[in-house]
Amino acid sequence: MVAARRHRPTMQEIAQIAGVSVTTVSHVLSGKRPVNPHTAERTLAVIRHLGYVPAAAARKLKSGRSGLLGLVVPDLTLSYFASIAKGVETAADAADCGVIVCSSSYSPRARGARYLDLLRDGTVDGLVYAPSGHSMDQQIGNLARDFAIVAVDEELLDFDGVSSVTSDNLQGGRALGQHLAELGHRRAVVIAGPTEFGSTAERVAGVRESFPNALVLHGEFSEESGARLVGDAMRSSLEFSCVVAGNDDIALGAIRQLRRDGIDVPRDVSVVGFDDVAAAALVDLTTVRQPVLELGARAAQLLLAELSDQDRVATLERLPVELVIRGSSGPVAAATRAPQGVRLP
Amino acid sequence: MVAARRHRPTMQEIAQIAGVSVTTVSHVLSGKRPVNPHTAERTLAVIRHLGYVPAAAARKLKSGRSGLLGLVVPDLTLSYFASIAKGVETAADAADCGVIVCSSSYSPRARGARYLDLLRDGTVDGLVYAPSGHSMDQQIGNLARDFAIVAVDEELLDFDGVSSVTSDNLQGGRALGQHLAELGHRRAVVIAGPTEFGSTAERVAGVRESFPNALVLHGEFSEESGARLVGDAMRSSLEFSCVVAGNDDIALGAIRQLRRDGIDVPRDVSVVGFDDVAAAALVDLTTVRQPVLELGARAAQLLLAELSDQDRVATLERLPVELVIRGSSGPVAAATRAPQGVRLP
DNA sequence: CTGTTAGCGCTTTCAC
DNA sequence: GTGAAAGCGCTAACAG
Repeated sequence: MVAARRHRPTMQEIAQIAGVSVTTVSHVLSGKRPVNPHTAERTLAVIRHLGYVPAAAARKLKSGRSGLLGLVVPDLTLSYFASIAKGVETAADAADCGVIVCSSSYSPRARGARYLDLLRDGTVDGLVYAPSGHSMDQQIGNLARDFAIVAVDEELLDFDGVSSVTSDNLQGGRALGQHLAELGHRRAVVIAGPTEFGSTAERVAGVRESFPNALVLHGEFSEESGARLVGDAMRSSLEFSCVVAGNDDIALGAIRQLRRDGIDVPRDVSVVGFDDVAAAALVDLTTVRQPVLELGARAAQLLLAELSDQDRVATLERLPVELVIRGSSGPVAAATRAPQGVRLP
Repeated sequence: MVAARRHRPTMQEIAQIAGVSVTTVSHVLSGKRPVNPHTAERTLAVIRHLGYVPAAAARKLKSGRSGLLGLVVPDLTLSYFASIAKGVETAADAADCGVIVCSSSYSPRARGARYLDLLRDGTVDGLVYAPSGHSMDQQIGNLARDFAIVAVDEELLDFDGVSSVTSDNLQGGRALGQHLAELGHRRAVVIAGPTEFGSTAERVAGVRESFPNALVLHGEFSEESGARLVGDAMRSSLEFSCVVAGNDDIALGAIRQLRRDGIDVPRDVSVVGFDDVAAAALVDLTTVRQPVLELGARAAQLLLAELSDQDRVATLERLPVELVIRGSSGPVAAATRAPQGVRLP
C-alpha cells in the first residue's frame, strides 16, 4: 500500500507553531534582515522538526525566478550529448540550479513545441540549446529575442544575438589533416556531416589546408552514412589512402564498410574521426577529442551570467580540442608511394 | 547584444484586451466550461497574437501539480542510464509531463540532498529513482512515505511500500548459464557486481542453476573491477573455461585483462556480460539484453498512475530479458575435454 | 453563458 | 527586531 501523503507544512503553520509571524519565518530563512537569535533558533527548530521546505511555486510567483535551466539536445542516448548534459548539470548545480533535460529528436513531432513552452511559461529561467539542424533551430532563434538562450555544440546560425559555445572545429580539422599529411598521405576523402551545421564547414576547411583537393562528401552524423559514402568513394575511380570522417560515428561506419570490402585499416587506408566518444577508444580510432564536459559547463555558466546581467553582449566561445592518435591511422604503405591508396576493382 | 526581454503577458491583460473576464480566458484555455464561440474565438486571437502562455508557477500554486517528474540516476553518461532516461522522458512526454534529470553520483556530495528538495518543495510531482547502493537510497526510501516514488533498475530494498520496475535478472543469469553449459563449459568464474544490489544476487542465482560450484567474486560495476578480479582468478589455482560478468562493463574489463595475459577469447575462455550496452555490439560480446527503454517508460507510467490514484498498491514488475549470442562465447576447446580451461602459470 | 471574488504560499514594502 | 498586508498570476467556487 502506498501510504497517504503527509500534509506538507506551510510557512503559515511554521509561524503559528513558533509563535512568530510569517514575515519573521521568511527572514529567518532568507537572512535578508536581522532576527533575534532566540527567535531564529526557536523558528529553525520548528522548521527542522517538521521538515519544512518552502514551496517552489509560491516563491517563484513572487520572485519570477524558478532556479531551473532547460537543456535541449537531439538525443540524450548519444554519449556525446549525455556528456554535454553532465557538464551543464554540474555547472548548474554549482549555482544551485536544477536542469530539465529534453531530447528534441525523440519527442513526437507535435510535442517538440512543448519544450519551448517550458521557457514561455516560466518553468525554466533560460535554455541551453544544442542545435539539431531542424526547424526547431529557427523557432529557438526567434525565442532568443525574449528569453535567455545559449547555443552549445553548434552555433545557432543566422541568429547572432545568441551566445554560443563550440569546439574549435577548424583547429580540429587542421590537426587531423596535418597528422595524415605527416604520415605521408596525399589523397584523402572527407566524409562530412550535414551542410546545415557550421561545424561541418569548419572541420572540412581545416582538413583542406593539408588536402586542398580532397573529395568531400556530405551526409548524416551516423554509421550508416559513413558506411554508405565510403562505399560510394570506393566505387568511384578515385584513389585515396585516408578517410577523414565528420565524427566518430561516421568513422565507425566507414571502417566497418572498408573491412567488409577487404580493405585493411590502417594498412591500406587510414581512418580518423572527430569527438572521441567512448566507442573510439574501444575500436582504437584516431580522432579529435572535444572537451564535452567543458562545453556543457561553459554554456551553462554563460546562460547563468546572462540571467543575472541582462546587458551582456552575445559571445562566441571556441574551446580547444586535442588530437588523439590511436591505431586507425598509419603511414602510407611504403611500396606504393605515388599514387598511393585504394585501387578500384 | 542580448535584447531586453519582452514583457510576458498575463491572463489579466489578455482578458482586458479581449474585453472579457479572466475567468473566461481561463475557461477558453481549459475548456472546463462552455464559452460562447464568438467570445472564445476573439479571446484566442488575442492569446495567439501576444503569444500568451499561462505562468506555470501560478497554475501550480492553485492546482498543486507541477506537471514535472524527477529522475535520479547514478550517472547519465553511462549509456545504460541514458536509455532509461529516454524511456522515462518518452512516457512522461506522452502524459504531457516534463522530466528533471539528476545524476546523483557526480553532484558534490553535500548537494545530493538538493535533489530531494525538488520533491519536498513541489518542483516535481514524483520521482523515478535508480538506486545507487549509497546512503541516498535510505533517504529516498524514507521520503517514499510522503511522496510518490518508483524505483527503477533495482528494487529499493527494505522499503516494500515502493513500487519498482526491474529486469528479470534471475532469468537473465539462468539464460547465460544454460548457454555456456550447452557450449560444454563446466567450470565458471562469476565476476558479480556489488552485494548491495538485489540484481547481483539474482543474476548469480540464475547462473548457479547451471554452475553450482562456480567461484563468485564481488566487485563494482566497472571495467577496472572486471579486469582486477579476473586477474585474481587467473592467479589462483582454479581452472575455468568461462567468465560470467555482472554487467557489460565488467565483461569488457575482463576481456581486456585476459587478452593482456595472452588468453584468447573465446578460444581459451568464453566471456559473457549483462545489459547489452552499445559497446557490447562493438566488441562482439555475448550478453543479456535488458529492455532499458521499457524499464524507464514503465517506471514513469507507474509513477503517473500512483499520482492520479493515491490508493494504488505497490507493485514489483520484472520485465523479460533476452539472450544475445555473439562472438565472445564459444565451445570449450575439443582437445581438453576434462578438465577444461585455463591453467595457471 | 459570464463575471466577481477568494485564495494557493510566499516575499516584501511599509509601519511600528 | 517584528508584524500587517498587499500582491505575484492563476483557478474555481459562487453568483448572476
